[in-house]
Amino acid sequence: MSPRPGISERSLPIMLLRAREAVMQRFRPMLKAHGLSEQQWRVLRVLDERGPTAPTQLAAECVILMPSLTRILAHLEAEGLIHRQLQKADKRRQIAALSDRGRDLIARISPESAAIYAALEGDFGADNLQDMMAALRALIATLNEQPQSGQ
Amino acid sequence: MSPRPGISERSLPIMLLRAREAVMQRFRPMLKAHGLSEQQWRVLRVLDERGPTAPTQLAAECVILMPSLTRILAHLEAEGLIHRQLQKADKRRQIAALSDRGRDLIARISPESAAIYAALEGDFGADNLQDMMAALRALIATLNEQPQSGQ
DNA sequence: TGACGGTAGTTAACATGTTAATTACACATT
DNA sequence: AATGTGTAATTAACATGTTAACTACCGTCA
Repeated sequence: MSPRPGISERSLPIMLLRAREAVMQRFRPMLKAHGLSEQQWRVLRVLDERGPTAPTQLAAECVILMPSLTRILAHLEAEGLIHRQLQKADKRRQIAALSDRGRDLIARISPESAAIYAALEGDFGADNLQDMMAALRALIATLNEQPQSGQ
Repeated sequence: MSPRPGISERSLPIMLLRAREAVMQRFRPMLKAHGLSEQQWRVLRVLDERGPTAPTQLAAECVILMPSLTRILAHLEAEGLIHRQLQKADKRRQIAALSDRGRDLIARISPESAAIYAALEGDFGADNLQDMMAALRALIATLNEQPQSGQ
């Protein structure tokens, strides 16, 4: 009989955190080599994929809260990786977009990132990975549809 | 044909983060009501389950880095929820343990936590939850066994 | 015993997470 | 135009994440 696992192995939030840590360990050396934080990388990738984007939408896509995003965008802008423009129609809004330097950086990083992800997929199994992604989507959908069951 | 999902839905690390956020949303109101952060709660639960524990082991179980744990333990000690003792045999080491107040707090929180977790299990499905936990364990095991495949 | 390498925990410095408050603006109503 | 309501983004204040440097200590071996 194996002993009962500890809380950190029975708790879904902690297991999700552990899994994320395990995955990110493979990406951190690459990010560090390019001088990017995990969050900065997320922002740049979304900007690369979606084109010019408003901060509010970036925050939702990147799972970053607005106050953090404000600082991250200021940092990226100071580094010359993005630029921002205020909307003429609605002066509250702004649009962030990659600069040429930002695009170059993404172009250099993307192949490395893809290679790491492919290696991960190879190690874990493509089917297992797809199953896990589907399960995560289902979990998120369940929780978003029934926000506070039993409360 | 549905459009190709964005990066934030194709990336395993982001999906793990999203899932964790979705789950934690259900626990945050309860934690806030008791004045605990998510991390403080993790530390207290592990101390409750394992008894007096060294910080290094706490850090591993709670998935908290040592510098963060140092501050968290100092905070919990200042709040009177734990106390610490230096080892006589090896003066580098210390042992953290719940105080009576800490035990009382855990005793009050545990039923609420269990109820939220049970509701979550009911909404997502006990089988689905077990499958996901198993998949997460498998992913973590894979990544820990093959730390840097292809590098 | 004394230099050496390794370990537990802390400190420092900066980035991000988190909640609340605040600013600046848009829009609708009066 | 004046008011109220709501929204996008920022700021503030504090906790935590993250890496590097540092302190104090252990054990070993010359």
